[in-house]
Amino acid sequence: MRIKEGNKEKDILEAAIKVFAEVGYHKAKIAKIAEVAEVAAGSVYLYFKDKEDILLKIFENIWRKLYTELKSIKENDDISPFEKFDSMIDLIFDIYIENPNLALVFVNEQNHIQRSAEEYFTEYYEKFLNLGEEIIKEGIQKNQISSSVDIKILRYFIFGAIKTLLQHWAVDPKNYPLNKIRQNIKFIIKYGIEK
Amino acid sequence: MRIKEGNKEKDILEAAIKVFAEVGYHKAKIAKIAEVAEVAAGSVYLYFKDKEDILLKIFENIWRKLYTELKSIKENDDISPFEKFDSMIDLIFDIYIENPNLALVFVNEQNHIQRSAEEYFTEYYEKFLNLGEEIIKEGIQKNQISSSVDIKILRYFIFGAIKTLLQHWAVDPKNYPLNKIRQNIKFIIKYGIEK
DNA sequence: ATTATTAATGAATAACAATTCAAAAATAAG
DNA sequence: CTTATTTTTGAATTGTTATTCATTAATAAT
Repeated sequence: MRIKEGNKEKDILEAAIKVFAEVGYHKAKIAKIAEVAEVAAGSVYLYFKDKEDILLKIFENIWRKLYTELKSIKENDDISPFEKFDSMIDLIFDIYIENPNLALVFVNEQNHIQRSAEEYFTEYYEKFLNLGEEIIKEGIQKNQISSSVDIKILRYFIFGAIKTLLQHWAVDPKNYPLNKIRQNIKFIIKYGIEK
Repeated sequence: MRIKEGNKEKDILEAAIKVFAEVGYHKAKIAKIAEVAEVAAGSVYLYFKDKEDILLKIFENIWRKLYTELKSIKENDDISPFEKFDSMIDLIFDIYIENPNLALVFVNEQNHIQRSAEEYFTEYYEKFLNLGEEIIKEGIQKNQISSSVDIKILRYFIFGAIKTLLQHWAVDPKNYPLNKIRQNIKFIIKYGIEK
């Protein structure tokens, strides 16, 4: 019996990240992904059901990772809710620093994937947001975070602000240095802009 | 000589807004748009260069309107920078209330259009953001807004937060009432979440 | 070495949907 | 009423690209 050599599935995923980041999901061609992955076009379909399945798997990996890491942050009893909150923001930025292409796919295609794969997609995404929510609740209980704000709204507020800023950073990295963005986000959310 | 009856261009634009809102730009079919507009598929091409041109015109209309209205807010000397800021947020929410479908297209397809039509698209969009920036600057000068925050970052921060929240409102309007979202956004940006 | 089993290939196919264009319809002018 | 001009139509075309599948290659088992 023959055994698969290498790891074509991984190769294809990585190639897809590169191609999706460059031209966007809709303009990305399977033929190009296969070329970058150094496999035949047909081989893509041995590992993925269809084009959308590739994107789905990419997102699943991201959100599973984010969820897992946020979970360990949350469970750390040595740091305050606000410190946890800061770590959460760092977590998202770390993806960018590690793999800018992955991050580009993350911010640019989230919309599309959420629309077309509603039921299945949401697992780790929802779990991640729920953890974020719990951290905020903890902060309210410990009297560190204002209780005037709706938690469900706050979680999307934060996520949306980050996502859009990262998108602009990707287009114009010089005008929007990542660390400056990160600092500003933390500041605004904590203190607001009123003097 | 024959004269065009009705206003087919407007009919097509409105039909497109409806169809794009329902199924998203990529899955929207010209045939469907034509059907909703009650014209033949071919007629679409008498008024628009291609499918993308329709989306482009929709966005142009939105941003021109936002820009025009923000301009008159900005030039009003009777209200404070913070009141102007509140009005700016109201402005964006008003689109939603007036025409939820238009708003859906606005938040869901902004990405796509910005990618593919870079040079031309940006006119009123940039102008709008620049006006917002000036309002913030005015607030800093009058010592009402903290100067610790980078203005360029702040403008996308606000826009991104609003965009994402509206997207979620669209999916689940009951859990995220528009007025509650609006209030929360204003609060967080002003005061932050620290107690 | 031979056979069996599974992996991989890539040219051919199939499906889809944007766009075109020859013909028809509507209106205006003479 | 006839002709000229412009608009509208929608079936046919075109282009694109995801996906399939018969064939080949690689490895393992005997």
